[in-house]
Amino acid sequence: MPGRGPRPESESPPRWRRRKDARPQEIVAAAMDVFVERGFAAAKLEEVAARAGVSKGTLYLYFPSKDELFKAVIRSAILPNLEQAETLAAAGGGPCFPVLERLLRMVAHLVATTRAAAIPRLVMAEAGNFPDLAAFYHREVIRRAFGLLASLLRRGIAGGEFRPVTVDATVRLIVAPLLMSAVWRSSFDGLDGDAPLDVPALVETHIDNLRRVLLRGAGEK
Amino acid sequence: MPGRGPRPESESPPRWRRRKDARPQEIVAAAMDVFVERGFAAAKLEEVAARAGVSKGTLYLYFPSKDELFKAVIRSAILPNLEQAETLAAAGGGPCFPVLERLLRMVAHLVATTRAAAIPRLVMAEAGNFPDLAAFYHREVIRRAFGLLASLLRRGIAGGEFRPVTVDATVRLIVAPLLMSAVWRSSFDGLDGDAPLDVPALVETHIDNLRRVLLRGAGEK
Amino acid sequence: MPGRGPRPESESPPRWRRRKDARPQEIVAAAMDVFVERGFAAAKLEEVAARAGVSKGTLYLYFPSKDELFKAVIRSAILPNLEQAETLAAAGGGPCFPVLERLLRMVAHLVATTRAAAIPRLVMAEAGNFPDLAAFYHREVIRRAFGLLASLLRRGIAGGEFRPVTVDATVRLIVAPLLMSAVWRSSFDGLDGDAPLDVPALVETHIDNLRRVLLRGAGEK
Amino acid sequence: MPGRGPRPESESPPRWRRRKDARPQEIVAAAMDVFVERGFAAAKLEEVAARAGVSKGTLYLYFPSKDELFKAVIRSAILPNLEQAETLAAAGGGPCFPVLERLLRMVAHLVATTRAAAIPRLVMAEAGNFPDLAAFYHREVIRRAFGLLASLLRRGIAGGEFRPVTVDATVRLIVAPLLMSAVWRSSFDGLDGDAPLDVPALVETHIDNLRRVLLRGAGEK
DNA sequence: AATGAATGAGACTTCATTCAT
DNA sequence: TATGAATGAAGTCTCATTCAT
Repeated sequence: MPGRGPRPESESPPRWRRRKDARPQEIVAAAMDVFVERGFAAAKLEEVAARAGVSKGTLYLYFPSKDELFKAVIRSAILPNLEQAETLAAAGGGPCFPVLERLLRMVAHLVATTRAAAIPRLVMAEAGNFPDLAAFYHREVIRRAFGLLASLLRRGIAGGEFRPVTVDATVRLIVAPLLMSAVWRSSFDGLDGDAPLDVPALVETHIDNLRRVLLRGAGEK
Repeated sequence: MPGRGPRPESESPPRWRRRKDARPQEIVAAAMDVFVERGFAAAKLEEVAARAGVSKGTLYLYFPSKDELFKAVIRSAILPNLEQAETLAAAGGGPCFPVLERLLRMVAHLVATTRAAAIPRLVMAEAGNFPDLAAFYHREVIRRAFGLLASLLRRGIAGGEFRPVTVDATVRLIVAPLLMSAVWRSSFDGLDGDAPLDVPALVETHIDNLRRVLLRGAGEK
Repeated sequence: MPGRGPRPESESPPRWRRRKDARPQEIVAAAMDVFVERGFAAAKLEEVAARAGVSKGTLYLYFPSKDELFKAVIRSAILPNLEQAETLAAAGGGPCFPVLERLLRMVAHLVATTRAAAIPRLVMAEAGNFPDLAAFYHREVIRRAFGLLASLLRRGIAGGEFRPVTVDATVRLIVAPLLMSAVWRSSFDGLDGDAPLDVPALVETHIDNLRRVLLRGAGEK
Repeated sequence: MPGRGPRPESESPPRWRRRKDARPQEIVAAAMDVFVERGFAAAKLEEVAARAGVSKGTLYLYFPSKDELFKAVIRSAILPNLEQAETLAAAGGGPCFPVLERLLRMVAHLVATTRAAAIPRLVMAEAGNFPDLAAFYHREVIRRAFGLLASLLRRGIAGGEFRPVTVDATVRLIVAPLLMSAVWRSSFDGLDGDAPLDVPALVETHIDNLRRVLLRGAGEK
């Protein structure tokens, strides 16, 4: 019994042991906050450590460098996105436009409520300094999201639901307002006493516009 | 003779001494390059000085700090924008949509061809670290540009040319694809063997869409 | 079975519990390897622990600090030397030169075959940082070895076997090639494609030379 | 003492520019002291800077890293050696043994009087951590010195002055006492109240011994 | 007796900024 | 006006050492 390792792990915590498996995630969460607030270069590991409630050295037990911690932050923000995308993609048959609507509202919600909305800005800002990370993000998030939308558009066009639009350009035009909103919120929002960006309203208008742009016979009435 | 380094040092001053007024602009130009390539924090004044053909110390004759140099770079990228905006605003009477078209194509050209297209990304990336700069940019560039578009929309609506759209949201939806293009070009473009972003094509599709969205009676035909 | 790691952990204790006395020696052995390979400062306790098959913390159950572990390593390399010395010293009466021969060949064998040959280099390298250790080594190893040789020389001289050489200097001249060989092997050996140092051959020549130098009437034939 | 720049250095020269070309050498000299006293790893650049009378950052104006500074120190100690070697080699015709004598006394003088005598110990101590440096030293110093001695021996043998000794082994046996002396002086000298190593006396005995070993017909009288 | 997660002092290194020339 | 050698604060990263389990 003596030489036993740590973590009985489950039974009644008499003292409340430190949940060690949670450590990396706690650190990533703290790092996300600091990176989002300061940007990569201006983020100090000292502050990350302080917010995670650990010492500076502890960071290096889990991440070999600031770069890798940064990448871990970005990656950790990707998983939810991917799952989100899967969920959306699963919404099978029927008309396409309602799927598009749900999709846009979902992303709008994410943009409006989560702090991970600042991730795209981080990635774009540091793309030049982390080409591999930019490539990773591009491949795993952007391309996938674009592909999803492109499929949806093509299905709608094939089924006669959508007008025969230029798929690639339209995908970008669909995404742009959401991306801009995400970036906006973490850059200019609340400046100068302006009202904060009303993402839901923006998206509803966007959806209305898309209805006119995409649907056959829409717009005339 | 113009872009030459420093110190003619000896021979008879050619009547007009080395245009000392050009110095700051040369420095700002060099700084813009470096900031755009590296981001604020990763930009080294050593490299700025080298590209400007001056010594590090000389930078401090014109700019009191790296921060101020950065701000000068951003501000210097604003002037052309403002003039651009004036020009556009001057396009007086007649139908509004063609004005909008010209405007979008003009910006698209800027985005596609100038390196200043990376400025918005810089500003957004450093907004958290330079709140006053973000505010300045927001006030002097964004608000002005948004105001311009809003006026145009209102005039079009009042004249019966445009449908009664939600002005604020529509302004953002008009701008978003251009902003996204600007950011995109300096972040992801050329990654993974993808074709580079075709900004003109994107803008033409955007204009087509806006025609359906904005113009009364458009779209049914 | 012996060199195994820790933690039999569960099955019936095989009568004699894991020879706990062996632990410190296993650690010292592992530490010797690492110190020899890396030098004191560059040696990491992490690696020592890994090679000893224990955890880092365990080291501190046996040695209060890295310094003390280092000293233990050096001391552990002294014991065999001392025993060696005793053995040599025990080789009593008769002519002295054959004793010297055996002695040199014995040391040469140690230098050529054991990794402890790197100890002198370690001690010399760290003498400045561990004055007490250097003093200890000097007192317990060097002085003793020198004394042994000095006695032998004096006996030989007294018995008319050796010429009346300067004892102190001759002792050093006897030792130097062996010491140099030990250091050489752990520093330059195998560099640049050179053949490795042939210690036995070197010692045989050394013995030949010493025969001419020490023995009365030697050399003329 | 306040925010002043760099050292006016002291008295009168009221303008007297900073001898900037001397800087690197001053730094190397200071670094040699610290490396010799502490060893590579335990040497602190802070202390090097302090002894050189410059700031820490200044070191990096001249040497890109601690490693490179170390290598520069070693290399700087090689030049004199090489020149020394050239001088020795230039000692042309005539009998060989006197040349050998002069050579040994010269090196003995270096060992006894200069602080660079500690360089071999440094190189040997760090050979494992700086293989390229060890190879460099081996190639540029050791091999050259060995070659010089080997030539001398061969010439002496060919001329009938020397007995037909094994050249390689003999070279090492000639060098060993000097190398050991150099190492000794920076490791054990003065320990325990012993008298410091009398290098000249040692070398004279060594020369006497070599006379018996090398010269034809020597020793019998 | 043993573990290994956690610590934090300390080292190297960078770079914006200064100032004598 | 211009230089560039020099500075030193600050940041990243390492690793000997500790301690709750």
